Amino acid sequence: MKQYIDLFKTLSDETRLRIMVLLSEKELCVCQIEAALDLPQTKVSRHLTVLRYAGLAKDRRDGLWVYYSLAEPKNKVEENLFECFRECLRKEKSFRADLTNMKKCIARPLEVIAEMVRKS
Amino acid sequence: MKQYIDLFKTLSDETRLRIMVLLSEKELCVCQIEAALDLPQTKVSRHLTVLRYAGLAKDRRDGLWVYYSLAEPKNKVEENLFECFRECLRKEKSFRADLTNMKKCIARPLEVIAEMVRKS
DNA sequence: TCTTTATATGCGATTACACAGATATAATAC
DNA sequence: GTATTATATCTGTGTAATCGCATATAAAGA
Repeated sequence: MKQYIDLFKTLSDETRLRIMVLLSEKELCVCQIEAALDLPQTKVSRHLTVLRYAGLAKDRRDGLWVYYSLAEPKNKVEENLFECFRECLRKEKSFRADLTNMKKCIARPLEVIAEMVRKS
Repeated sequence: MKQYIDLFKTLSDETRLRIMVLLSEKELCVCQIEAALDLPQTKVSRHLTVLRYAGLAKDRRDGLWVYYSLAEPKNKVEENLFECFRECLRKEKSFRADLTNMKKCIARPLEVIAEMVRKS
């Protein structure tokens, strides 16, 4: 039972839910997430850690850059929810805006994105 | 977006999740829920209020007794989750125990159940 | 009306969480 | 080695959620 409570608790935060919808579109670098959501680095990093700890996201390092993506669903509930992120949530106006912004951001090279978020 | 955050927040509590799984089996009177979960009256009542306020459960009064049941799902995500409650969660050991206990409890008349929980 | 009974709510204490800001870590380049 | 850069973590603080306990409400019966 605890696994499900933790699952819902993890998803019941605005930042984390926004990140999950982004990741359900594609793998992203931390600085890309910061830029897409216009959130400070510590905040994004902390919530990514929570998602990783909950087994909802996984990370992969490539030099200085760390990429996050959705983890494999651990049960039917997660499987269903992941599908909801892809099929339902993304149609929501606010999530749609995040996705649009994300696509605009990732058109630029990582170095440019990183410098942008560093200055803001 | 807020509707989904609230949805997950509502489900991220042990008592509420246990109640939701019970209600996904059948409509239940408050005292039946207290008996099935072996929880104090105020605790059950307060969480039922939260579920009702979140639009996940609805109530129906019949004299002194108040019955709760699942509300109509308001969107695809809720629809999916309600199905998970019926199909997946109930197979979990701990939820299974709740359901078994619930069935044992509701075999007795409401008056007997109410007196039992009153004395405990 | 007064009592009983089932359920709901108000209140204070405790606990859990998110936050900002500062700092630490890890990888790269020099 | 040092400097730089991307990301992670620590620390203190405010806020929100849960709890138990006491009390209030609503319906029914005497």
